[in-house]
Amino acid sequence: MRQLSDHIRSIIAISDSRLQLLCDKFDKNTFAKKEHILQTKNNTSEVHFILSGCVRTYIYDLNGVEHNITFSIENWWFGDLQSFINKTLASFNIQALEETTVLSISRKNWDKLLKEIPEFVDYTRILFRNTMFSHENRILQNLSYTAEERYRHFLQDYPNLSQRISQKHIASYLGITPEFLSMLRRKK
Amino acid sequence: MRQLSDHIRSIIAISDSRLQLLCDKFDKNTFAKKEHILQTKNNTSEVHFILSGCVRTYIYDLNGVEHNITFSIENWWFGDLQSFINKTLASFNIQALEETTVLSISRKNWDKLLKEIPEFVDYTRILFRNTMFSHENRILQNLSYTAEERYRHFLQDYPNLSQRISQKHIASYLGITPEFLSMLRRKK
DNA sequence: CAAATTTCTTAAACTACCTTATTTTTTTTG
DNA sequence: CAAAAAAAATAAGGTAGTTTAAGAAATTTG
Repeated sequence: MRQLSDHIRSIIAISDSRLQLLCDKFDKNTFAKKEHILQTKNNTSEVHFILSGCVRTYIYDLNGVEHNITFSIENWWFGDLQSFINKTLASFNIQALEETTVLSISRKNWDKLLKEIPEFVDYTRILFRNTMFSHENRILQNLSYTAEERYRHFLQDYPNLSQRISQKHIASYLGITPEFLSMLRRKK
Repeated sequence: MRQLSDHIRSIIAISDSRLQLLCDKFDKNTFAKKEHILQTKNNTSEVHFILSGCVRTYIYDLNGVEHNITFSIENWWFGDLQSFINKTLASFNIQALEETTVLSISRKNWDKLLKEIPEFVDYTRILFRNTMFSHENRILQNLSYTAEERYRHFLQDYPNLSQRISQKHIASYLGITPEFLSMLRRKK
C-alpha cells in the first residue's frame, strides 16, 4: 500500500489513521500479460491503481479497428471512469500489456470513502481535474501537430513508455498506421 | 440570475437561501462581437457563464495558425480553467463571436464559494467531470473518424451551433481547412 | 446603400498518410 | 531451442486532405 499512500500524499494532506482507513478499502489483484481487465458492455465495478506493469485502454471504431486511447503505468489510475461514475456499461476495453499488479477499489467502497473521508473527495477532484487538463492538451496536439510531430512529442513526454510498448500500439495511440510510423522512424 | 439558478438546480439540490448567496458572487458583463475576453499570457482572473451569445476558445500553434478548441453558447461555462485553477498564465484565447452577455465570477469569490457552500463543490465537481468525459469523447472521435464523419457528427450534435458559426471556424474546430470543408459540403 | 472587407466556392497541383502485399526480425510457446 | 506467431520494415500505388490562387457571395462599415 506504500505506493498508493505516497501518491495520495503527493496530492493532499491526510492523517495516518485516515489514510489507513482509505487504503483498507483496496484489494490487490494481478493480471497476466494480454489479459483483459475490462471489456465493453460489461459493468465497470472497479477502478485500479497500478503498482507494477502497464495497461492500454482502447475502443473499436465503426469499422472494427482498434484505437488506443491511453497507456497507464506504475502509480497511475485507470478504469472506465465514465461508466464507473455514471453506472453505465463500459465503452472502453482495457488490456494488460505486461503482467500487471494493481490495487482495485469497488464502487461501493469508492462511494463510502467519498462520504466518510473528505480528503478523498479532494484527492479525486484533483485527479479528475488533472485528467481533464491532460485531455485538453491532447486535443490541442491532435489539432495542431502532424503525425511526425506527435510522435516526437510522445517520445519526449513518455520516454520510458516508448521502450515498453510495441510500435503497433504507439501508432494506434498517435492515430496513424504502424507502417507509417515505421517510415517516420527510418527517416531519422 | 434565473438562468444560472436553473442550471445549478439541474445538477444539484440546494436551498433558496444558499442559492441566493451563491448567485450574489457573480457579476454581469457584456462583450461586443469580436471582442477578446481572454488572451494568452494574461492572468485568468474570472470564469464565465453565458446568458446569451456565443464565444470561441482557440490557440495558436507553432506556425501561428489558429485552432478552435471549443464553442460555448447560452447556459454553458467557459474560461481557461487550467489557468484559473492553477493560477498560471492563460494558454487560450477567448473571443466573442456574437454580442455576448455573461455572469462572471472572480477567483476570490470562486474560492469563497468552495469554502462556504458545499453544494458548490459538488456542482463544480460534476461540471469538471462532464467536461472530462466530453473531452474523452472528442479524442476518440479525432482518432476514429474521417473529417467528413466528424463534420456529420458536429452537425448532428450541435445543429443550432452550425447555423450561428462561420464555416471557417467550424473547419478549424474539425481540424481541416475551410476549402476542404467547402468541398465536403458540396458533395452532399 | 456603396465601398471595403471578409467569407465561401471552385479547381488544379501537391503531400501526408493509408492500403496492400511481401520479407525480415523479434517474441512467444510448446 | 525449434516452430509458430506476432511485430516491424520496406515498397508501390492510392486517397484524404492541403496549398495556392482567383472569382463569387455575403457581411461589415463608413
